Amino acid sequence: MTSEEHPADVPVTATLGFAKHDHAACVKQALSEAEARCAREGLRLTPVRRKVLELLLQEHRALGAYAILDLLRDAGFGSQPPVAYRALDFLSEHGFVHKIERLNAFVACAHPGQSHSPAFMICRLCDAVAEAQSAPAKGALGEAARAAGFHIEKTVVEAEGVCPACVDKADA
Amino acid sequence: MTSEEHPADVPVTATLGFAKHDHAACVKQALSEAEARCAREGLRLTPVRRKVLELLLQEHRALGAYAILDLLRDAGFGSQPPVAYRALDFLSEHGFVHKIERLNAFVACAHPGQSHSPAFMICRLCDAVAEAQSAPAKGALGEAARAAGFHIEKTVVEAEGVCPACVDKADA
DNA sequence: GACCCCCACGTGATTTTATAACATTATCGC
DNA sequence: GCGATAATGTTATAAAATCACGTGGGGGTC
Repeated sequence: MTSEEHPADVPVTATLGFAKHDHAACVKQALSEAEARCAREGLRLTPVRRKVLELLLQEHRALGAYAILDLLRDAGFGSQPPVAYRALDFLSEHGFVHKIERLNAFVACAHPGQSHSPAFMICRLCDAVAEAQSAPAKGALGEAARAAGFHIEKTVVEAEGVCPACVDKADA
Repeated sequence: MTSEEHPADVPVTATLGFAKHDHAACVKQALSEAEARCAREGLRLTPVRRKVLELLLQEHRALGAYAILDLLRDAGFGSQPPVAYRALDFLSEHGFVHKIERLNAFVACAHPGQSHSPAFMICRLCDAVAEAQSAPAKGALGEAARAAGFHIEKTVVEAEGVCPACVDKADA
C-alpha cells in the first residue's frame, strides 16, 4: 500500500456517492468493520483478500480484475489472474464488494453489513459508480416473477447515465 | 408486469418466456415485424443481421456471440467475431435484441416495438431467460438518482433465480 | 509435538469474450 | 454511372475469466 502510484489522471478522493467526504477515514473504518465482521463470523480475511478490499476502498471506483491484479503485484502479491479472482470471489460472496456486470469491474460495497440488493449508478463519462439501495423484487419485476412462477434469488440493477459532476461539465 | 397489449392470439404468458406457445408462428411474426419496422424507419436489415435475429428468435434463449458465430458459419456467413458482434450491435442498438450482461449473451427482444426498459429473469439451472417490463427509474433507484443528481439514461435489470420448470424438477 | 487435512495461495496454460485495424464489396443519393 | 457512405470479410490482438496442479500455512486430533 506504500505504493501510491495510480496514474494521476483520477483523483483518489473523487467519486463514489458522488459526494466529497473524508476518504481516508472511511477506508479505515470500512476495513475495521470488515475485520470485525470476519472475526465474528469465522471468515478468513487473509492478506490478499484484505489488500484487495483495501485497494477497492481506496480507489473508490470500479476496478477491473486486471487493474487490481497490477496493484496486487505492486504490493508484492502473486500476479496471476486467479489470485485476484479468488479474492474477489470471496469478497463478493460475503458482500464486501460488488461486481458491476456492465463494466466487468468491481467496487467496494458502500453499505457493508446491511443486507441489501444493491443498485448502481454508473456515469458513462467518468465511470464513477455510486451504490444505492433497491428493492427490485418488490416492484414490477417482482410482480412479473410471481406471475411467472419464477423464484428470484439475486438481482443486478445498474443504471447508466451521467453523474452530477459530468452534467455540470456538460452544461458549462 | 402484465403485458397489456399483445396480438390476441398470443397468450401473455408466452412473452414471459417460461410458457409454451406456438413458436414457429412467433418467430415468423417477429421477423415480419422487424422487417416492417426497418422498412418504415430506413434501417437496413441485411442478410447477416436478419439471420442473427432469426437465430435468436428460433433458439428462444440467450446465446453467446460465439455460439451465434458458429450458427452463422453453418449458414454460410462469415465466421470471424466481428461479423457476429456487428450484427448484434445493430440489433441491440435498435432494440431487436438485448444483451444479458450477467451471461455475456444475447436474446431476441420479447416486446419489440414497445418502448421499454427490459428486465430479465435468468434461471441459473437451465439458463432460460424471460423478459419482463420494468420501470426501475420510477422506484427507489429513481429516487436515489434524483436525490444524487444523477441522470439515468438506460438501466440493466437482471434477476437470477430458478424458473418454474426447474423449481418443479427440484421439488420432484 | 507429530500428524493430518483443509483451505488458501502461487503459477502456468488455456478458454472465452470482445475489439482494432484495414481491405473489399454492396447500397444509396444524385 | 459516380462518388459518398455503410456493411462485410479477414487478420490479428486485447481483455476477461477459468482450469489444473502443486505448495504451504493453520487448526484440529491424537
